[in-house]
Amino acid sequence: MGKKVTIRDVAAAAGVSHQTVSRVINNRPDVAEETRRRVWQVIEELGYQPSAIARSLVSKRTHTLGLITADFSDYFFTQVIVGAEVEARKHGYFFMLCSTERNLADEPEYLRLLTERQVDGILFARPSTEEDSRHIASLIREGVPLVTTAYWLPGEKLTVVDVDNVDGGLQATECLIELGRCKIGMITGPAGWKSVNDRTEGYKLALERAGIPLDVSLIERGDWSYQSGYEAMKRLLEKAAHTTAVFAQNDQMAIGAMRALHEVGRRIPDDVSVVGYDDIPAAAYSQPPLTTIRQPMQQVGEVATRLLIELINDPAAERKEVLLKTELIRRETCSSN
Amino acid sequence: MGKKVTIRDVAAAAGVSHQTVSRVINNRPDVAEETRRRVWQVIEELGYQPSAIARSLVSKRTHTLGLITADFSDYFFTQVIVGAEVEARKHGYFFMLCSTERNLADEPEYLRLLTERQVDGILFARPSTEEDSRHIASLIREGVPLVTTAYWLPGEKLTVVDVDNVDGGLQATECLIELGRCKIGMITGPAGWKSVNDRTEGYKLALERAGIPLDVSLIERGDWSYQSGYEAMKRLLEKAAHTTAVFAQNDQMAIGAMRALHEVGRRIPDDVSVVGYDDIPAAAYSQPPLTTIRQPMQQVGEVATRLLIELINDPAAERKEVLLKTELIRRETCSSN
DNA sequence: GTGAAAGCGCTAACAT
DNA sequence: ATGTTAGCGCTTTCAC
Repeated sequence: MGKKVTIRDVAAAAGVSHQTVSRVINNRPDVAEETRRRVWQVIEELGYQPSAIARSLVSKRTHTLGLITADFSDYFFTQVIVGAEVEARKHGYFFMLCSTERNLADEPEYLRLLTERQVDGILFARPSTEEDSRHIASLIREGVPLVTTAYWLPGEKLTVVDVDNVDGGLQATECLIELGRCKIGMITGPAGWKSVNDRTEGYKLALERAGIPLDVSLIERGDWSYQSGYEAMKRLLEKAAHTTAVFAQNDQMAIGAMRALHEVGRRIPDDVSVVGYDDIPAAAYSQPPLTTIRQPMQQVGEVATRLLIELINDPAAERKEVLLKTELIRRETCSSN
Repeated sequence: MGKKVTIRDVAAAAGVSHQTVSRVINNRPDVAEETRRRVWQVIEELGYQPSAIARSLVSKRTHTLGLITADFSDYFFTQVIVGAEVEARKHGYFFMLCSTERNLADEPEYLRLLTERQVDGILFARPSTEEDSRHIASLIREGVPLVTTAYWLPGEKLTVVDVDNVDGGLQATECLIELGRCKIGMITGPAGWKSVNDRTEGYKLALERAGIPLDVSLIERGDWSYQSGYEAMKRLLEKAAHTTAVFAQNDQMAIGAMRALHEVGRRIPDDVSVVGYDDIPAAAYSQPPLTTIRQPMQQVGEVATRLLIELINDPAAERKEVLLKTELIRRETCSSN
């Protein structure tokens, strides 16, 4: 990289003290216009770049945020990251990537490495699970600025940005009810996820409002994958061949379920209506195109990052919970003709 | 975050000099066993964490890598990142995320911010385009360790890890030829991408070997999206209704093309065989399941990161180009029954 | 308006 | 085996 130009090199070349150069690059007022001009010129000529490291050492700010994520195949969180990144950049922050994809057990160690690197705050862009989360609670207690997306920690007051999944589940189910369906199956995500519980609650609420009795034999569990949706639908068809509608808690499972329906010759939407959740790009191109619940994922990342930076600038700021709204996207798996 | 415990606090509490503490945390040999034990104990008690910032300032190494990416919706690069992350962590490195998703024009500025932060090296996980890349060439000239994935810069010697797309295009096309198809259409990605040129070359090579004359009217261009595949297929069907096979240069376009085929009532694979490229998760669940070319994406990220770290440790190391092999995944869009 | 001195938390070099 | 001294490149006092 060649020998680095330092602030003293600039000072010497410009015939001022290094302190004056510091004033110039930090846009401090107390510098003569002429001096300022000359210093900038020398900076250009020498190609001087202030060392962010040295600055951090004295300022105690790294302008770096930790980004904890679990799974890059998950459309939701990938989109959250996109939104987060844009917002971070806007404020002069960078994200340090920290994916626990392979094993969640490493997370405490990664968090240690992150704080060792003095990140100014940490954004959790991964789902809450039922695993041990004491290390997160202890981060909170240490006062590390922390914001989560879709991660809920019972008993802790923390800032979390999420989507209103109860309402999303409600919208999805109501759409099926409006079509006149009563035997409405559901394929849920895995146990222990808050989003699963919430979407399920929305489903029940919709049934209740419509006066349709809850039939738990119409509920099957998947693990978000295409394959699990396929298998869950198979089970559902065995137990309840009369099912006329399905709400799958994500699009991948919905598409898997559609495969199972095709296999047994049930026509979509004529015989069975289907609703998914997420609005992944593939949803618009499934056969037939999938009706689904769109979540403002990028906005989740954006808002979360903004709140995180607010928290960094004001550690005493109130912890708040933000819920963003979902939107029903009507496509052919729910058309009524 | 409370007042930070420093190396001197530990030294005082343990009754040694701060230098001895430094020796202990760096596992240097010249420390008495007894002293070492005592120091570690104090470190535990005080919850001391060495400041990575201060270390970087003196060592000139941040153990941080820049990660340039363009598009988180692109399955290929997302998977590259997953592989890269795992490998980086293995060597004690973190990635600083730098997505140019919104506008590529900001890239030079981001690179500046990255070098200002003293990243030890930079990984480009984005495709090469025909846009101006002088800023990258100048990085190389400055001697910044740099590795790219699927990014080729004519005239520069740089380390690049990629997939053998000529062979991939060949495999895809040969699979269609084996089925006895001769009117083999192709939907390419956008102009200016090396992967597009290479896959196209593989397609032509396969036709040539089979003695099938090249018919350029069977080639249509897309932009990687489902929609563009759909539209390209529509055009293809108009110009050449006799098309009996299609090679789409990615799975999204392949699935879009299948939609177009369904619409005009052409059966897959009975009337038309289809091959995609990427093996995205949705490929196995398209209707019918899509034959495609699988690329070792995570391995690309892994190898690229390993080479980058090698380059950091030995800046004089030779720049090399690594090509990884693709694999044909046979599914129903190409079955011959 | 500008400079000199001190120090952020650590490691490297040279004592002892 | 351990301590002392001197920086790394910058910002923050506090003089002038």
